[in-house]
Amino acid sequence: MSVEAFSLSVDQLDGVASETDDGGLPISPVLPAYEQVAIQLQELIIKGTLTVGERLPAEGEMAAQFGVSRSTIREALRGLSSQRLVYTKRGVSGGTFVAEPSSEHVHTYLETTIGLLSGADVVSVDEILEARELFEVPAARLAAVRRSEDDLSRLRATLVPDDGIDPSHGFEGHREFHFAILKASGNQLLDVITGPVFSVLETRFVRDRASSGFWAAVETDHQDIFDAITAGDSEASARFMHAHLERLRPMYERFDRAAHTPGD
Amino acid sequence: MSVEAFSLSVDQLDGVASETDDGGLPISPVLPAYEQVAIQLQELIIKGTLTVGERLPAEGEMAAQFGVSRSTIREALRGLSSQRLVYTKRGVSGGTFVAEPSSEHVHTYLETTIGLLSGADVVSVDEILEARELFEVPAARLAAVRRSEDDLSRLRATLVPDDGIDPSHGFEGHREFHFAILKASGNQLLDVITGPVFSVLETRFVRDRASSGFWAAVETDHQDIFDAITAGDSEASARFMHAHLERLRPMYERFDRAAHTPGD
DNA sequence: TCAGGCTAAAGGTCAGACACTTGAGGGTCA
DNA sequence: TGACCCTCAAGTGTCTGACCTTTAGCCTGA
Repeated sequence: MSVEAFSLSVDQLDGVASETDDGGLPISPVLPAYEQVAIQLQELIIKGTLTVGERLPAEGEMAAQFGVSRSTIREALRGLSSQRLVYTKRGVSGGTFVAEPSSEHVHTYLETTIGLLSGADVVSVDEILEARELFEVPAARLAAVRRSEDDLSRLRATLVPDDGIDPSHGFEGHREFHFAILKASGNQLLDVITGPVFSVLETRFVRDRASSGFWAAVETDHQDIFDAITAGDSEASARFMHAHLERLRPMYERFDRAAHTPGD
Repeated sequence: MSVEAFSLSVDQLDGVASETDDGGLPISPVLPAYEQVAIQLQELIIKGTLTVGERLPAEGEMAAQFGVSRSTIREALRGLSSQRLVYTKRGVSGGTFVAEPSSEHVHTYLETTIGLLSGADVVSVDEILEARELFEVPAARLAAVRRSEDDLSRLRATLVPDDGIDPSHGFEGHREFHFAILKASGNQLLDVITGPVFSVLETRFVRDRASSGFWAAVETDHQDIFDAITAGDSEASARFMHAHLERLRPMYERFDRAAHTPGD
Protein backbone atom coordinates (compact mmCIF):
# COMPACT_ATOMS: atom_id res chain seq x y z
CA MET A 1 0.00 0.00 0.00
CA SER A 2 1.25 3.45 -0.73
CA VAL A 3 1.75 6.06 1.92
CA GLU A 4 -0.93 8.21 0.35
CA ALA A 5 -3.65 6.05 1.81
CA PHE A 6 -2.71 7.58 5.13
CA SER A 7 -2.66 11.18 4.07
CA LEU A 8 -5.65 11.87 6.23
CA SER A 9 -5.87 14.19 9.17
CA VAL A 10 -7.99 13.79 12.25
CA ASP A 11 -10.04 16.78 11.18
CA GLN A 12 -11.30 15.09 8.10
CA LEU A 13 -14.17 13.40 9.82
CA ASP A 14 -15.84 16.69 10.66
CA GLY A 15 -17.77 16.35 7.46
CA VAL A 16 -19.41 13.13 8.59
CA ALA A 17 -22.72 14.48 9.77
CA SER A 18 -25.87 12.85 10.94
CA GLU A 19 -29.12 14.33 9.74
CA THR A 20 -31.30 13.09 12.54
CA ASP A 21 -30.78 15.97 14.93
CA ASP A 22 -33.40 17.90 16.76
CA GLY A 23 -32.64 21.26 15.25
CA GLY A 24 -32.07 19.75 11.84
CA LEU A 25 -28.54 21.04 11.72
CA PRO A 26 -26.25 18.43 10.23
CA ILE A 27 -24.02 18.26 13.27
CA SER A 28 -22.22 15.26 14.65
CA PRO A 29 -20.64 15.03 18.06
CA VAL A 30 -16.96 15.69 18.44
CA LEU A 31 -15.01 12.46 18.59
CA PRO A 32 -11.75 11.93 20.43
CA ALA A 33 -8.70 11.70 18.21
CA TYR A 34 -8.07 8.03 18.96
CA GLU A 35 -11.56 7.18 17.79
CA GLN A 36 -11.23 9.16 14.59
CA VAL A 37 -8.01 7.34 13.83
CA ALA A 38 -9.61 3.99 14.62
CA ILE A 39 -12.58 4.74 12.40
CA GLN A 40 -10.40 5.73 9.48
CA LEU A 41 -8.25 2.65 9.77
CA GLN A 42 -11.29 0.44 10.12
CA GLU A 43 -12.74 1.90 6.94
CA LEU A 44 -9.52 1.22 5.09
CA ILE A 45 -9.63 -2.38 6.22
CA ILE A 46 -13.30 -2.92 5.49
CA LYS A 47 -13.08 -1.36 2.06
CA GLY A 48 -10.07 -3.46 1.24
CA THR A 49 -7.63 -0.61 0.76
CA LEU A 50 -5.60 -2.39 3.39
CA THR A 51 -5.53 -6.05 2.51
CA VAL A 52 -5.21 -9.08 4.74
CA GLY A 53 -1.69 -9.58 6.02
CA GLU A 54 -0.59 -6.14 4.95
CA ARG A 55 1.59 -4.19 7.32
CA LEU A 56 0.51 -0.79 8.49
CA PRO A 57 3.13 1.92 8.86
CA ALA A 58 5.00 1.93 12.14
CA GLU A 59 3.25 3.64 15.03
CA GLY A 60 5.58 6.59 14.85
CA GLU A 61 5.00 7.06 11.15
CA MET A 62 1.25 6.91 11.52
CA ALA A 63 1.47 9.41 14.34
CA ALA A 64 3.23 11.82 12.00
CA GLN A 65 0.80 11.17 9.16
CA PHE A 66 -2.32 11.61 11.26
CA GLY A 67 -0.77 14.52 13.08
CA VAL A 68 -1.27 13.03 16.51
CA SER A 69 0.98 11.52 19.13
CA ARG A 70 2.06 7.95 19.23
CA SER A 71 -0.10 7.24 22.29
CA THR A 72 -3.17 8.29 20.37
CA ILE A 73 -2.27 5.93 17.55
CA ARG A 74 -1.70 3.14 20.03
CA GLU A 75 -5.08 3.65 21.66
CA ALA A 76 -6.69 3.44 18.26
CA LEU A 77 -4.80 0.26 17.43
CA ARG A 78 -5.79 -1.36 20.72
CA GLY A 79 -9.41 -0.88 19.77
CA LEU A 80 -8.88 -2.41 16.35
CA SER A 81 -6.89 -5.32 17.70
CA SER A 82 -9.52 -6.14 20.29
CA GLN A 83 -11.95 -6.40 17.38
CA ARG A 84 -9.45 -8.71 15.70
CA LEU A 85 -9.12 -6.41 12.74
CA VAL A 86 -5.37 -6.13 13.24
CA TYR A 87 -2.67 -7.81 15.28
CA THR A 88 0.76 -6.65 16.34
CA LYS A 89 4.13 -8.31 16.40
CA ARG A 90 7.20 -7.10 18.22
CA GLY A 91 10.78 -7.20 17.14
CA VAL A 92 12.58 -5.97 14.08
CA SER A 93 10.17 -7.60 11.67
CA GLY A 94 7.27 -6.50 13.83
CA GLY A 95 4.52 -4.03 13.25
CA THR A 96 0.77 -3.91 12.96
CA PHE A 97 -0.82 -6.18 10.38
CA VAL A 98 -4.30 -6.54 8.98
CA ALA A 99 -5.69 -9.73 10.50
CA GLU A 100 -7.33 -12.50 8.57
CA PRO A 101 -10.99 -12.68 9.53
CA SER A 102 -11.68 -15.93 11.31
CA SER A 103 -14.91 -17.55 12.34
CA GLU A 104 -13.37 -18.53 15.66
CA HIS A 105 -13.17 -14.93 16.70
CA VAL A 106 -16.80 -14.44 15.80
CA HIS A 107 -17.65 -17.45 17.89
CA THR A 108 -15.80 -16.07 20.91
CA TYR A 109 -17.35 -12.66 20.55
CA LEU A 110 -20.87 -13.97 20.13
CA GLU A 111 -20.54 -16.27 23.08
CA THR A 112 -19.47 -13.41 25.32
CA THR A 113 -22.08 -11.04 24.03
CA ILE A 114 -25.04 -13.38 24.01
CA GLY A 115 -24.05 -14.35 27.53
CA LEU A 116 -24.15 -10.70 28.53
CA LEU A 117 -27.45 -10.08 26.75
CA SER A 118 -28.91 -13.04 28.54
CA GLY A 119 -27.37 -12.14 31.88
CA ALA A 120 -28.80 -8.64 31.67
CA ASP A 121 -32.19 -10.09 30.69
CA VAL A 122 -32.16 -8.22 27.40
CA VAL A 123 -32.98 -11.51 25.71
CA SER A 124 -34.93 -14.17 27.54
CA VAL A 125 -34.10 -17.82 27.87
CA ASP A 126 -37.21 -18.58 25.84
CA GLU A 127 -35.83 -16.56 22.97
CA ILE A 128 -32.52 -18.37 23.15
CA LEU A 129 -34.21 -21.74 23.26
CA GLU A 130 -36.39 -20.87 20.32
CA ALA A 131 -33.43 -19.60 18.32
CA ARG A 132 -31.51 -22.73 19.11
CA GLU A 133 -34.27 -24.91 17.82
CA LEU A 134 -34.62 -22.78 14.73
CA PHE A 135 -30.91 -23.20 14.01
CA GLU A 136 -30.08 -26.68 15.18
CA VAL A 137 -32.93 -28.62 13.66
CA PRO A 138 -32.03 -27.50 10.12
CA ALA A 139 -28.39 -28.10 10.97
CA ALA A 140 -29.18 -31.72 11.78
CA ARG A 141 -31.14 -32.00 8.55
CA LEU A 142 -28.24 -30.67 6.51
CA ALA A 143 -25.74 -32.79 8.38
CA ALA A 144 -27.57 -35.96 7.38
CA VAL A 145 -27.06 -35.09 3.75
CA ARG A 146 -23.62 -33.59 3.80
CA ARG A 147 -21.67 -35.32 6.55
CA SER A 148 -18.26 -36.59 5.55
CA GLU A 149 -16.58 -39.67 6.97
CA ASP A 150 -14.57 -37.35 9.18
CA ASP A 151 -17.75 -35.80 10.48
CA LEU A 152 -19.14 -39.23 11.30
CA SER A 153 -16.08 -40.33 13.20
CA ARG A 154 -15.99 -37.05 15.06
CA LEU A 155 -19.62 -37.57 16.02
CA ARG A 156 -19.00 -41.17 17.02
CA ALA A 157 -16.18 -40.07 19.27
CA THR A 158 -18.56 -37.94 21.31
CA LEU A 159 -20.92 -40.80 22.06
CA VAL A 160 -20.58 -42.88 25.19
CA PRO A 161 -18.40 -45.92 24.62
CA ASP A 162 -20.26 -49.23 24.72
CA ASP A 163 -18.34 -50.67 27.61
CA GLY A 164 -19.82 -48.38 30.21
CA ILE A 165 -20.92 -44.91 31.08
CA ASP A 166 -18.29 -42.42 32.01
CA PRO A 167 -20.04 -40.17 34.51
CA SER A 168 -17.79 -37.25 33.69
CA HIS A 169 -18.66 -37.56 30.03
CA GLY A 170 -22.00 -35.79 30.18
CA PHE A 171 -21.33 -32.12 29.86
CA GLU A 172 -18.35 -32.22 27.53
CA GLY A 173 -19.83 -35.01 25.47
CA HIS A 174 -23.05 -33.14 24.97
CA ARG A 175 -21.15 -30.07 23.96
CA GLU A 176 -18.90 -31.86 21.51
CA PHE A 177 -21.76 -33.75 19.93
CA HIS A 178 -23.70 -30.61 19.10
CA PHE A 179 -20.64 -28.79 17.82
CA ALA A 180 -19.83 -31.74 15.61
CA ILE A 181 -23.31 -31.62 14.09
CA LEU A 182 -23.00 -27.92 13.39
CA LYS A 183 -19.70 -28.54 11.68
CA ALA A 184 -21.18 -31.40 9.69
CA SER A 185 -23.94 -29.11 8.45
CA GLY A 186 -21.39 -27.77 6.03
CA ASN A 187 -22.44 -24.19 6.53
CA GLN A 188 -19.85 -22.21 8.43
CA LEU A 189 -22.15 -19.30 9.00
CA LEU A 190 -24.77 -21.53 10.57
CA ASP A 191 -22.02 -23.16 12.59
CA VAL A 192 -20.44 -20.00 13.89
CA ILE A 193 -23.75 -18.45 14.82
CA THR A 194 -25.45 -21.43 16.37
CA GLY A 195 -22.42 -22.55 18.35
CA PRO A 196 -22.45 -19.59 20.72
CA VAL A 197 -26.22 -19.77 21.18
CA PHE A 198 -25.82 -23.34 22.31
CA SER A 199 -22.76 -22.57 24.40
CA VAL A 200 -24.48 -19.86 26.36
CA LEU A 201 -27.29 -22.19 27.31
CA GLU A 202 -24.89 -24.90 28.39
CA THR A 203 -22.47 -22.84 30.42
CA ARG A 204 -25.09 -20.61 31.99
CA PHE A 205 -27.61 -23.23 32.94
CA VAL A 206 -26.38 -26.74 32.73
CA ARG A 207 -22.79 -27.22 33.75
CA ASP A 208 -22.54 -29.14 37.01
CA ARG A 209 -26.24 -29.04 37.61
CA ALA A 210 -27.69 -31.88 35.62
CA SER A 211 -28.19 -35.32 37.12
CA SER A 212 -26.60 -38.47 35.74
CA GLY A 213 -30.05 -39.79 34.84
CA PHE A 214 -30.50 -36.75 32.70
CA TRP A 215 -27.27 -37.38 30.85
CA ALA A 216 -28.29 -40.98 30.20
CA ALA A 217 -31.44 -39.75 28.45
CA VAL A 218 -29.34 -37.28 26.51
CA GLU A 219 -27.09 -40.09 25.35
CA THR A 220 -30.04 -42.05 24.01
CA ASP A 221 -31.18 -39.03 22.03
CA HIS A 222 -27.70 -38.49 20.68
CA GLN A 223 -27.50 -42.07 19.54
CA ASP A 224 -30.79 -41.72 17.65
CA ILE A 225 -29.65 -38.55 15.95
CA PHE A 226 -26.31 -40.09 15.11
CA ASP A 227 -27.95 -43.12 13.56
CA ALA A 228 -30.20 -40.96 11.42
CA ILE A 229 -27.28 -38.85 10.25
CA THR A 230 -25.26 -41.95 9.49
CA ALA A 231 -28.15 -43.30 7.47
CA GLY A 232 -28.39 -40.01 5.61
CA ASP A 233 -32.01 -39.64 6.67
CA SER A 234 -32.44 -35.90 6.89
CA GLU A 235 -36.04 -35.88 8.06
CA ALA A 236 -35.38 -38.39 10.82
CA SER A 237 -32.35 -36.36 11.90
CA ALA A 238 -34.43 -33.24 12.12
CA ARG A 239 -37.17 -35.07 13.97
CA PHE A 240 -34.83 -36.59 16.53
CA MET A 241 -33.06 -33.30 17.06
CA HIS A 242 -36.37 -31.60 17.63
CA ALA A 243 -37.37 -34.24 20.14
CA HIS A 244 -34.02 -33.90 21.84
CA LEU A 245 -34.40 -30.16 22.24
CA GLU A 246 -37.92 -30.56 23.54
CA ARG A 247 -36.63 -32.94 26.16
CA LEU A 248 -34.00 -30.42 27.23
CA ARG A 249 -36.29 -27.43 27.35
CA PRO A 250 -37.91 -28.01 30.76
CA MET A 251 -34.52 -28.32 32.34
CA TYR A 252 -33.30 -25.00 30.97
CA GLU A 253 -36.50 -23.37 32.08
CA ARG A 254 -36.19 -24.82 35.54
CA PHE A 255 -32.63 -23.55 35.94
CA ASP A 256 -33.70 -20.22 34.55
CA ARG A 257 -36.42 -19.89 37.16
CA ALA A 258 -33.94 -20.90 39.82
CA ALA A 259 -31.58 -18.21 38.63
CA HIS A 260 -34.31 -15.60 38.92
CA THR A 261 -35.35 -16.61 42.39
CA PRO A 262 -34.36 -13.96 44.92
CA GLY A 263 -32.43 -16.39 47.08
CA ASP A 264 -30.09 -17.19 44.21
CA MET B 1 -18.07 -2.36 44.25
CA SER B 2 -15.32 -2.41 46.78
CA VAL B 3 -11.76 -1.56 45.94
CA GLU B 4 -10.73 -5.12 46.73
CA ALA B 5 -12.08 -6.35 43.41
CA PHE B 6 -9.14 -4.59 41.85
CA SER B 7 -6.46 -5.86 44.16
CA LEU B 8 -4.93 -7.84 41.34
CA SER B 9 -1.52 -7.48 39.83
CA VAL B 10 -0.52 -7.97 36.25
CA ASP B 11 1.47 -11.02 37.25
CA GLN B 12 -1.54 -12.93 38.40
CA LEU B 13 -2.36 -14.29 34.99
CA ASP B 14 0.84 -16.30 34.81
CA GLY B 15 -1.04 -19.21 36.28
CA VAL B 16 -3.47 -19.34 33.38
CA ALA B 17 -1.94 -22.11 31.36
CA SER B 18 -3.03 -23.98 28.29
CA GLU B 19 -2.52 -27.71 28.27
CA THR B 20 -2.42 -28.17 24.54
CA ASP B 21 1.27 -27.57 24.05
CA ASP B 22 3.70 -29.65 22.11
CA GLY B 23 5.95 -30.52 25.00
CA GLY B 24 3.06 -30.93 27.36
CA LEU B 25 4.38 -28.23 29.64
CA PRO B 26 1.53 -26.08 30.91
CA ILE B 27 2.97 -22.88 29.53
CA SER B 28 1.11 -19.91 28.19
CA PRO B 29 2.63 -17.11 26.18
CA VAL B 30 3.60 -13.91 27.89
CA LEU B 31 0.98 -11.25 27.43
CA PRO B 32 1.54 -7.52 27.34
CA ALA B 33 0.39 -5.66 30.42
CA TYR B 34 -2.44 -3.86 28.66
CA GLU B 35 -3.89 -7.18 27.59
CA GLN B 36 -3.65 -8.68 31.04
CA VAL B 37 -5.46 -5.67 32.44
CA ALA B 38 -8.12 -5.89 29.74
CA ILE B 39 -8.65 -9.60 30.38
CA GLN B 40 -9.05 -9.11 34.09
CA LEU B 41 -11.52 -6.29 33.66
CA GLN B 42 -13.44 -8.27 31.06
CA GLU B 43 -13.73 -11.20 33.45
CA LEU B 44 -15.03 -8.92 36.18
CA ILE B 45 -17.69 -7.63 33.81
CA ILE B 46 -18.68 -11.01 32.42
CA LYS B 47 -18.90 -12.60 35.82
CA GLY B 48 -21.02 -9.75 37.05
CA THR B 49 -18.62 -8.53 39.73
CA LEU B 50 -18.86 -5.22 37.93
CA THR B 51 -22.51 -4.57 37.20
CA VAL B 52 -24.09 -2.61 34.40
CA GLY B 53 -23.77 1.12 34.88
CA GLU B 54 -21.20 0.77 37.59
CA ARG B 55 -18.27 3.14 37.55
CA LEU B 56 -14.77 1.79 37.47
CA PRO B 57 -12.08 3.53 39.49
CA ALA B 58 -10.44 6.49 37.79
CA GLU B 59 -7.66 5.66 35.37
CA GLY B 60 -5.04 6.89 37.79
CA GLU B 61 -6.40 4.77 40.61
CA MET B 62 -6.54 1.66 38.47
CA ALA B 63 -2.98 2.34 37.37
CA ALA B 64 -1.91 2.31 41.00
CA GLN B 65 -3.93 -0.80 41.82
CA PHE B 66 -2.68 -2.78 38.86
CA GLY B 67 0.81 -1.47 39.32
CA VAL B 68 1.10 -0.12 35.79
CA SER B 69 1.10 3.30 34.21
CA ARG B 70 -1.96 5.21 33.21
CA SER B 71 -1.21 4.71 29.52
CA THR B 72 -1.33 0.96 29.98
CA ILE B 73 -4.70 1.24 31.69
CA ARG B 74 -5.96 3.45 28.90
CA GLU B 75 -4.89 0.99 26.22
CA ALA B 76 -6.75 -1.74 28.04
CA LEU B 77 -9.86 0.43 28.32
CA ARG B 78 -9.78 1.27 24.61
CA GLY B 79 -9.98 -2.41 23.85
CA LEU B 80 -12.91 -2.90 26.18
CA SER B 81 -14.75 0.14 24.91
CA SER B 82 -14.37 -0.92 21.30
CA GLN B 83 -16.08 -4.15 22.34
CA ARG B 84 -18.79 -2.04 23.95
CA LEU B 85 -18.15 -3.54 27.33
CA VAL B 86 -17.50 -0.10 28.83
CA TYR B 87 -17.90 3.51 27.84
CA THR B 88 -16.22 6.66 29.10
CA LYS B 89 -17.49 10.08 30.02
CA ARG B 90 -15.41 13.19 30.52
CA GLY B 91 -15.84 15.93 33.04
CA VAL B 92 -16.07 15.95 36.79
CA SER B 93 -18.79 13.32 36.91
CA GLY B 94 -16.99 11.33 34.24
CA GLY B 95 -15.18 8.05 34.36
CA THR B 96 -15.38 4.60 32.84
CA PHE B 97 -18.67 2.77 33.21
CA VAL B 98 -19.81 -0.77 32.52
CA ALA B 99 -21.96 -0.56 29.40
CA GLU B 100 -25.39 -2.05 29.04
CA PRO B 101 -25.27 -4.84 26.47
CA SER B 102 -27.33 -3.89 23.46
CA SER B 103 -28.41 -5.89 20.47
CA GLU B 104 -27.63 -2.94 18.21
CA HIS B 105 -23.94 -3.29 18.92
CA VAL B 106 -24.11 -6.98 18.11
CA HIS B 107 -25.79 -6.11 14.85
CA THR B 108 -23.07 -3.62 13.92
CA TYR B 109 -20.32 -6.02 14.83
CA LEU B 110 -21.82 -8.94 12.96
CA GLU B 111 -22.42 -6.88 9.87
CA THR B 112 -18.80 -5.79 9.77
CA THR B 113 -17.45 -9.22 10.51
CA ILE B 114 -19.64 -11.22 8.18
CA GLY B 115 -18.78 -8.70 5.50
CA LEU B 116 -15.10 -9.33 6.12
CA LEU B 117 -15.55 -13.11 6.20
CA SER B 118 -17.36 -12.91 2.92
CA GLY B 119 -14.90 -10.46 1.38
CA ALA B 120 -12.01 -12.72 2.27
CA ASP B 121 -13.91 -15.70 0.85
CA VAL B 122 -13.83 -17.47 4.19
CA VAL B 123 -17.55 -18.02 3.80
CA SER B 124 -19.12 -18.29 0.38
CA VAL B 125 -22.12 -16.48 -0.93
CA ASP B 126 -23.91 -19.82 -1.12
CA GLU B 127 -23.44 -20.30 2.58
CA ILE B 128 -24.78 -16.83 3.30
CA LEU B 129 -27.76 -17.38 1.05
CA GLU B 130 -28.50 -20.70 2.67
CA ALA B 131 -28.20 -19.24 6.16
CA ARG B 132 -30.47 -16.41 5.21
CA GLU B 133 -33.15 -18.77 4.00
CA LEU B 134 -32.76 -20.88 7.13
CA PHE B 135 -33.30 -17.80 9.28
CA GLU B 136 -35.76 -15.69 7.38
CA VAL B 137 -38.32 -18.29 6.44
CA PRO B 138 -38.98 -19.21 10.07
CA ALA B 139 -38.94 -15.51 10.90
CA ALA B 140 -41.76 -14.93 8.46
CA ARG B 141 -43.63 -17.87 9.93
CA LEU B 142 -43.31 -16.48 13.44
CA ALA B 143 -44.18 -12.98 12.32
CA ALA B 144 -47.50 -14.14 10.94
CA VAL B 145 -48.46 -15.39 14.39
CA ARG B 146 -46.95 -12.74 16.59
CA ARG B 147 -47.08 -9.48 14.68
CA SER B 148 -48.52 -6.55 16.59
CA GLU B 149 -50.46 -3.68 15.03
CA ASP B 150 -47.27 -1.64 15.18
CA ASP B 151 -45.45 -4.32 13.26
CA LEU B 152 -48.13 -4.32 10.59
CA SER B 153 -48.05 -0.59 10.10
CA ARG B 154 -44.28 -0.63 10.03
CA LEU B 155 -44.44 -3.30 7.34
CA ARG B 156 -47.09 -1.41 5.42
CA ALA B 157 -44.93 1.69 5.41
CA THR B 158 -42.20 -0.17 3.54
CA LEU B 159 -44.47 -1.18 0.70
CA VAL B 160 -44.80 0.92 -2.42
CA PRO B 161 -47.64 3.44 -2.17
CA ASP B 162 -50.59 2.72 -4.44
CA ASP B 163 -50.35 5.94 -6.37
CA GLY B 164 -47.20 5.10 -8.22
CA ILE B 165 -43.79 3.53 -8.03
CA ASP B 166 -41.03 5.54 -6.51
CA PRO B 167 -37.95 4.42 -8.42
CA SER B 168 -35.65 5.27 -5.53
CA HIS B 169 -37.71 3.15 -3.20
CA GLY B 170 -36.25 -0.18 -4.19
CA PHE B 171 -33.16 -0.70 -2.14
CA GLU B 172 -34.21 1.02 1.05
CA GLY B 173 -37.72 -0.38 0.85
CA HIS B 174 -36.44 -3.90 0.46
CA ARG B 175 -34.16 -3.43 3.40
CA GLU B 176 -36.79 -1.97 5.66
CA PHE B 177 -39.32 -4.63 4.78
CA HIS B 178 -37.05 -7.47 5.76
CA PHE B 179 -35.91 -5.78 8.95
CA ALA B 180 -39.52 -5.18 9.88
CA ILE B 181 -40.30 -8.86 9.48
CA LEU B 182 -37.38 -9.84 11.65
CA LYS B 183 -38.59 -7.48 14.31
CA ALA B 184 -42.11 -8.82 14.02
CA SER B 185 -40.82 -12.33 14.58
CA GLY B 186 -40.70 -11.42 18.23
CA ASN B 187 -37.34 -13.08 18.79
CA GLN B 188 -34.58 -10.57 19.33
CA LEU B 189 -31.86 -13.14 18.95
CA LEU B 190 -33.19 -14.23 15.59
CA ASP B 191 -33.54 -10.58 14.65
CA VAL B 192 -30.08 -9.49 15.65
CA ILE B 193 -28.41 -12.44 13.97
CA THR B 194 -30.38 -12.53 10.75
CA GLY B 195 -30.28 -8.78 10.17
CA PRO B 196 -26.55 -8.64 9.49
CA VAL B 197 -26.66 -11.72 7.26
CA PHE B 198 -29.24 -9.98 5.15
CA SER B 199 -27.43 -6.65 5.29
CA VAL B 200 -24.20 -8.10 4.00
CA LEU B 201 -25.92 -9.57 0.99
CA GLU B 202 -27.67 -6.33 0.21
CA THR B 203 -24.80 -3.93 0.58
CA ARG B 204 -22.21 -6.19 -1.01
CA PHE B 205 -24.19 -7.34 -3.99
CA VAL B 206 -27.31 -5.41 -4.65
CA ARG B 207 -27.07 -1.70 -3.95
CA ASP B 208 -27.18 0.32 -7.13
CA ARG B 209 -26.97 -2.72 -9.34
CA ALA B 210 -30.50 -4.03 -9.59
CA SER B 211 -32.84 -2.96 -12.35
CA SER B 212 -36.19 -1.30 -11.77
CA GLY B 213 -37.93 -4.33 -13.25
CA PHE B 214 -36.28 -6.38 -10.60
CA TRP B 215 -37.57 -4.12 -7.85
CA ALA B 216 -41.08 -4.35 -9.25
CA ALA B 217 -40.98 -8.12 -8.90
CA VAL B 218 -39.65 -7.72 -5.39
CA GLU B 219 -42.56 -5.47 -4.54
CA THR B 220 -45.05 -8.06 -5.67
CA ASP B 221 -43.39 -10.65 -3.46
CA HIS B 222 -43.40 -8.29 -0.52
CA GLN B 223 -47.07 -7.62 -0.99
CA ASP B 224 -47.82 -11.36 -0.93
CA ILE B 225 -45.80 -11.87 2.22
CA PHE B 226 -47.39 -8.88 3.84
CA ASP B 227 -50.87 -10.14 3.08
CA ALA B 228 -50.08 -13.53 4.52
CA ILE B 229 -48.67 -12.00 7.68
CA THR B 230 -51.65 -9.71 8.01
CA ALA B 231 -53.94 -12.70 7.66
CA GLY B 232 -51.94 -14.51 10.31
CA ASP B 233 -51.29 -17.37 7.93
CA SER B 234 -47.93 -18.64 9.04
CA GLU B 235 -47.52 -21.35 6.43
CA ALA B 236 -48.35 -19.00 3.57
CA SER B 237 -45.92 -16.44 4.99
CA ALA B 238 -43.17 -19.01 5.08
CA ARG B 239 -44.02 -20.19 1.57
CA PHE B 240 -44.04 -16.72 0.08
CA MET B 241 -40.82 -15.81 1.84
CA HIS B 242 -39.21 -18.94 0.51
CA ALA B 243 -40.37 -18.13 -3.01
CA HIS B 244 -39.11 -14.58 -2.62
CA LEU B 245 -35.65 -15.74 -1.61
CA GLU B 246 -35.55 -18.21 -4.47
CA ARG B 247 -36.31 -15.40 -6.85
CA LEU B 248 -33.47 -13.32 -5.41
CA ARG B 249 -30.90 -16.08 -5.43
CA PRO B 250 -29.87 -15.98 -9.10
CA MET B 251 -29.21 -12.29 -8.83
CA TYR B 252 -26.90 -12.65 -5.86
CA GLU B 253 -25.09 -15.44 -7.60
CA ARG B 254 -24.69 -13.39 -10.75
CA PHE B 255 -23.23 -10.45 -8.85
CA ASP B 256 -21.02 -12.81 -6.94
CA ARG B 257 -19.61 -14.25 -10.13
CA ALA B 258 -19.11 -10.75 -11.48
CA ALA B 259 -17.20 -9.84 -8.34
CA HIS B 260 -14.91 -12.82 -8.83
CA THR B 261 -14.19 -12.08 -12.46
CA PRO B 262 -10.59 -10.87 -12.92
CA GLY B 263 -11.64 -7.68 -14.67
CA ASP B 264 -13.58 -6.64 -11.61
C1' DT C 1 -33.50 35.21 40.61
C1' DC C 2 -30.25 34.19 37.41
C1' DA C 3 -26.28 34.76 34.45
C1' DG C 4 -21.68 34.11 34.57
C1' DG C 5 -17.42 32.79 36.45
C1' DC C 6 -14.58 29.59 39.49
C1' DT C 7 -13.08 25.13 40.79
C1' DA C 8 -11.97 20.44 41.03
C1' DA C 9 -12.20 15.86 39.12
C1' DA C 10 -11.62 13.03 35.41
C1' DG C 11 -10.61 11.79 30.81
C1' DG C 12 -7.78 13.30 26.36
C1' DT C 13 -3.35 14.38 24.38
C1' DC C 14 1.39 15.06 24.02
C1' DA C 15 6.57 14.64 24.19
C1' DG C 16 10.30 12.09 25.24
C1' DA C 17 12.77 8.47 27.19
C1' DC C 18 13.95 3.80 27.94
C1' DA C 19 13.06 -1.31 27.97
C1' DC C 20 12.15 -5.50 25.57
C1' DT C 21 11.78 -8.49 21.45
C1' DT C 22 13.31 -10.34 17.41
C1' DG C 23 15.40 -11.16 12.85
C1' DA C 24 19.55 -10.57 10.35
C1' DG C 25 24.22 -10.08 9.46
C1' DG C 26 28.81 -10.68 10.68
C1' DG C 27 32.52 -12.49 13.30
C1' DT C 28 34.85 -16.16 15.97
C1' DC C 29 36.45 -20.56 16.94
C1' DA C 30 36.72 -25.49 16.66
C1' DT D 1 33.36 -25.15 6.67
C1' DG D 2 29.91 -24.96 9.90
C1' DA D 3 27.95 -24.04 14.37
C1' DC D 4 27.57 -20.66 17.62
C1' DC D 5 27.52 -16.13 19.59
C1' DC D 6 27.46 -11.02 19.43
C1' DT D 7 25.86 -6.98 18.02
C1' DC D 8 22.78 -3.99 15.67
C1' DA D 9 18.57 -1.95 14.22
C1' DA D 10 13.72 -1.53 13.84
C1' DG D 11 9.55 -1.82 16.19
C1' DT D 12 6.44 -2.40 19.80
C1' DG D 13 5.78 -2.06 25.06
C1' DT D 14 5.89 0.84 29.09
C1' DC D 15 6.61 4.75 32.02
C1' DT D 16 6.76 9.61 33.55
C1' DG D 17 4.99 13.85 33.96
C1' DA D 18 2.95 17.57 32.14
C1' DC D 19 -0.81 20.16 30.21
C1' DC D 20 -5.44 20.55 27.80
C1' DT D 21 -10.44 19.95 27.73
C1' DT D 22 -14.80 18.83 29.50
C1' DT D 23 -18.24 19.05 32.85
C1' DA D 24 -21.09 19.48 37.17
C1' DG D 25 -21.57 21.95 41.09
C1' DC D 26 -20.83 25.99 43.69
C1' DC D 27 -20.32 30.81 44.35
C1' DT D 28 -20.92 35.47 43.47
C1' DG D 29 -22.70 39.67 42.11
C1' DA D 30 -25.97 42.37 39.47
